[in-house]
Amino acid sequence: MCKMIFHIDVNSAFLSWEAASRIQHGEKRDIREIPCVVGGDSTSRRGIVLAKSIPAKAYNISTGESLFAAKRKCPVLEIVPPDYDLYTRSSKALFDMIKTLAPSVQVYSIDECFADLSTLPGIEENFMDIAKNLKDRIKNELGFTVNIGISENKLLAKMASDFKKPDRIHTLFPYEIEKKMWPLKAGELFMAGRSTTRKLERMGIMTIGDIARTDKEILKGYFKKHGETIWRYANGLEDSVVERPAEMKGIGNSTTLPFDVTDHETAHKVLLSLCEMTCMRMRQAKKMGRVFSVSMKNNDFISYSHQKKIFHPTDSTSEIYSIAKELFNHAWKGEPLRLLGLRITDLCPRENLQLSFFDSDSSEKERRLDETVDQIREKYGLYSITRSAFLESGLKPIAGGVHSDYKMVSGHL
DNA sequence: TCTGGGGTCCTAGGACCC
DNA sequence: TCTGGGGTCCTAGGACCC
Repeated sequence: MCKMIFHIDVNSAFLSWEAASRIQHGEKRDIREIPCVVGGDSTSRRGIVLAKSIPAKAYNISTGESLFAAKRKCPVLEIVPPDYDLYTRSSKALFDMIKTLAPSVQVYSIDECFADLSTLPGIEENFMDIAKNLKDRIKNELGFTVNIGISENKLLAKMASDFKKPDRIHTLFPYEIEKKMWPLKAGELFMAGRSTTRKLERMGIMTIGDIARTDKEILKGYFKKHGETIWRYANGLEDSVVERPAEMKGIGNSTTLPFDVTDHETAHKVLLSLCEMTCMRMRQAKKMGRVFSVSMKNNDFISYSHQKKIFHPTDSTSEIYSIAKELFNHAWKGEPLRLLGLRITDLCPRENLQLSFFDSDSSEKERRLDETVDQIREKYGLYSITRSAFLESGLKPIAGGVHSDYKMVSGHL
């Protein structure tokens, strides 16, 4: 019994959603049709391309590059700021629609999902019509276009949706691999990133077909487990199930600062602002954690981190803040920093909360304080209650970027 | 490169235990 | 001390995804 898997991918998601929303609000011009990117704020050192229109792509502008470089390639380039709330709403509308049609849907990222349609009656004959109907319904009702990739497994469906864009349906069944996938450059393969591609090139392996035809043991020798993964993917071999993603393994936030941090006091404030965000998210998720990691990035873009495991799990802002300070003080080499991050792992459900011997009145008080602050922020907005230490500091009292409900990608299918 | 922010997984080395 | 071998845990860093 053959599977029928769709991979649905929004074309230039952030930019398309921005365009659809503007048109809905009466704007005549369509930013998808001019050289335009969604990008961060350059003055606060977040200036990179997050999404690009097709005319922008024609200028050789790529996602992730600096707005400065993009602007140099195309002086008339328009830059619009991101609106993550809009993207979260657009994403939800899309997945809600897909879920009415497909028996099983796996949300893979804010703008991508897999759908297993194998159990739909007559799917073997009708999959093209079903895909076309879905694609057009999204376009007509939601106002943006998607690519749909179709195959027997998730890997091939995903590779297929990446073929020519926008507003297209592509198949990549096993019999088509040789013709449609093997001629592509090695780096186009899912999970063959920059580092892998560089090493492959040195081995004379240039295309996905080259990977497929290389002895699996040779790749395993060079790349360990990852070597087997790319060999299997290059041969179209993949059999994971379309399902709900697993539980979150960690919660964290990081922030690139508008100016370099050069002293402990400022660094501690930043850590506090990150604790506020991360701990609030922990409590919203009803999780507590035991492993805490502070990461730093300096002006040479060198990153490093320090972590520590504690005995009893916690979600307390003040407790985690003091751990974060300690980790930072231990790890910081003293050079100017452009980024600080905090991440909490080894999570457990909050229900498991055990009042340990060490629990005191003060920790109970802190719990109630956290709860109260959370409630106020929920009701009156994130910044309705903030710490006075941040006044005139030039720092945001609560730091950490995109606050989205969606489970992000895990790198594996 | 005037280079974000959210994730997961894998590996390697050292500590520790039996 | 002419010093085994395997398992597990912890930490740091790197690779990958969008």
